[in-house]
Amino acid sequence: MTNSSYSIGQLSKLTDCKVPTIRWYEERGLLSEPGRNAGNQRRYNEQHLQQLRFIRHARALGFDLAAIQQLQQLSSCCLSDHLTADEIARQHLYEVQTKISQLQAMEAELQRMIDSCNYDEEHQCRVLEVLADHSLCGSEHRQQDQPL
Amino acid sequence: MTNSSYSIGQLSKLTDCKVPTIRWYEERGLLSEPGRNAGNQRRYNEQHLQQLRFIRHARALGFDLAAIQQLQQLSSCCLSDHLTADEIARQHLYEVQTKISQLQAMEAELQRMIDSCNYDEEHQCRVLEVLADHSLCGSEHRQQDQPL
DNA sequence: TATAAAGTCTATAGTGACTAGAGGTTCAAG
DNA sequence: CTTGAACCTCTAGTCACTATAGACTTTATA
Repeated sequence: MTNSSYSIGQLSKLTDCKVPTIRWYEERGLLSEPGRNAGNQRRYNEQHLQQLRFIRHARALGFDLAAIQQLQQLSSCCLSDHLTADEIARQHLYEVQTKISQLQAMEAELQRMIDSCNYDEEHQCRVLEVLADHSLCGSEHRQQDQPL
Repeated sequence: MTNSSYSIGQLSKLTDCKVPTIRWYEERGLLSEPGRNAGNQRRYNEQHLQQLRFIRHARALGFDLAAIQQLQQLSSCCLSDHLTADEIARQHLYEVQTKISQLQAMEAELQRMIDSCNYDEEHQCRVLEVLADHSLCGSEHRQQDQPL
């Protein structure tokens, strides 16, 4: 059944990807242009389905569209490039790990704020105070970083 | 020295916040409008500095601007509202924790991809294969979620 | 004091990765 | 044959900024 044909709506359901997003991937050159039927509607095949699954999986892992495009170019190429795919993955792993530790610092501080709110008998919530004064922080998060 | 006056550039350096970003916070109503000098340039005081530090700190903790605005309104208000500040922090903690576990799943899979690349003697990198086929995943990350 | 460099002003457009809407066409079911 | 869902293109909006253009002001040096 490799010659099955999907409408954009069917592809959308199969990949958990919204219809305008599919069209947008096509516009950006990530998803190859499908054929059209007599009424100018997109008709996709198995290859498109696999391509879109690749994109969604990579996006779910946090790769941005530029990285995905790189990976796609590698996958249609020679073996030696796979080292580069490895590098892209490594780079991304590093970013993910950085984000995790930043978020863990945030988690600790939020927990601390909430705890100091609850355990205070006079109901003086310190959430706002802590936010107002960075020096009250338990952790060392960098202020200029873009959040999350 | 509570009557010191800062230019936008000085405030920028003191808070690690770029100049256009400061103006943008003002436009959005997060930072109250400063006075102007004879030449129409913004002049900030200690209060503005504290306000901006509050914003940057909350941003660094991952609060979005709407949440920060809520927090600001609470901070200029009565005690009972502090319970709501607590709720906002709790809500945010929950989101942070969710993000952490998602990222940890990504981390595990990226590490697995990279490892299977390295330990393979024939240098057949599995990064691309794993991305192409979700069923090869070790972890259960949801595809429709927006990444990071 | 003159001038040049740095800083500031407003307004507008661009980023990434979509999402939503308008207004029209085509398809599938009854 | 009609109706309504799905599809088409195009445009604009989202968030939290960032960057640019072109004009004006302040500050530092000669």
